[in-house]
Amino acid sequence: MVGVQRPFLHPPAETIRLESILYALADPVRLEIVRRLISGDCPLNCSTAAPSHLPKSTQSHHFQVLREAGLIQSERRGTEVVNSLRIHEIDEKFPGVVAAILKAAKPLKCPDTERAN
Amino acid sequence: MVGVQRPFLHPPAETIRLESILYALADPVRLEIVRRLISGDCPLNCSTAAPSHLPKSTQSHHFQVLREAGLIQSERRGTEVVNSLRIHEIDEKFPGVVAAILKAAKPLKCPDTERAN
DNA sequence: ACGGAAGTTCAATATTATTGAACTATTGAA
DNA sequence: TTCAATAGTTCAATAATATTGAACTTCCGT
Repeated sequence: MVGVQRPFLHPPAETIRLESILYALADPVRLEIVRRLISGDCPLNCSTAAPSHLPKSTQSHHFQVLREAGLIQSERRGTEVVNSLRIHEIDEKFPGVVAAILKAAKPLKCPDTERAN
Repeated sequence: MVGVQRPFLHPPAETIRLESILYALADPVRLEIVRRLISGDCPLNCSTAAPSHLPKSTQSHHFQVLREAGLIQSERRGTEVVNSLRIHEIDEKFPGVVAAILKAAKPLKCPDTERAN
C-alpha cells in the first residue's frame, strides 16, 4: 500500500494569491485545462479537461496545482473527479485578470485540439 | 576571464508568448519590479527597480527573465542598465492582461516597501 | 592608471517538475 | 458478491530550473 486517498484541499478565497494564479496559468497545459473548463460551462472530469496525450500522473499533478492555487474546485463523483472554475471568487479578488488572460489565450496545440475530421 | 558581456536580446513582439508573460509575473520579486517600473513612469536602473535586499546575481537573473519574456526593454547607459516596460506592444497583443494584473498586485513586503520613517 | 559602482557570468547547490509503476476507490456486470 | 474496468492518486526516481557566492567586465570620475 503506497498511499491513502487524501481529501481535496481548496484554499479559502481570502488566502488565494495573485502570484499563484499567474503561476498556475503560466503553464500551457494548465491554461488549456482552464480554457476548456470555461468553454463548456459545466464541470468536466479530469480526462476530459486535460490534453489526452499526457500521462495520468502528469494530469493529476496539474489539477493539484490549479486546485491549490484556488483556480478550480474538484469534487469526487463516483470514480471520477469533476472540476469547475472558482471564477466568481477569483474575479472578486482580482477583477478582470482571469477574463483578460482567457481572452488572450490561444488553444493549446495538441492532438485533442488538432482538426477532428 | 569567466565570460564576456553579451548584448541584451529582446524578443520581437510577434514571438512574445502569453505563458511567458504570466510566468514572469508569477514571481513576487518580478511582479514588484514591474510594479515599480510602471509607477515611476521613467526607465529605472536595475538596483532601483529590484528589491534591494536581494543579491545582485539574483536581481540580474530576474531582469533576464523579464527581458526574455518580452516584458521589459533594457539598455546599457554607461555603467548602469535602464529598464522600461514594453507596455504598448504587450497590451496590443494581450489587451488588458498586464493592466489587470498590475491593478490587482499588492506591493511586495520587503525592506524597501516597509515604512520609511 | 586606479578605485568604485553597476551589473553579468559561471558553477555549485537547492528546489521543483515530469512521469512510470503501483495503488485506491467506485461502478457495472456476470 | 466477486470481478474486471475505469478514473484518478501517490510515490519515487530522474530531469529541469532557480538561487546565489565569487570572480569578472565595463564604464566613469579623479
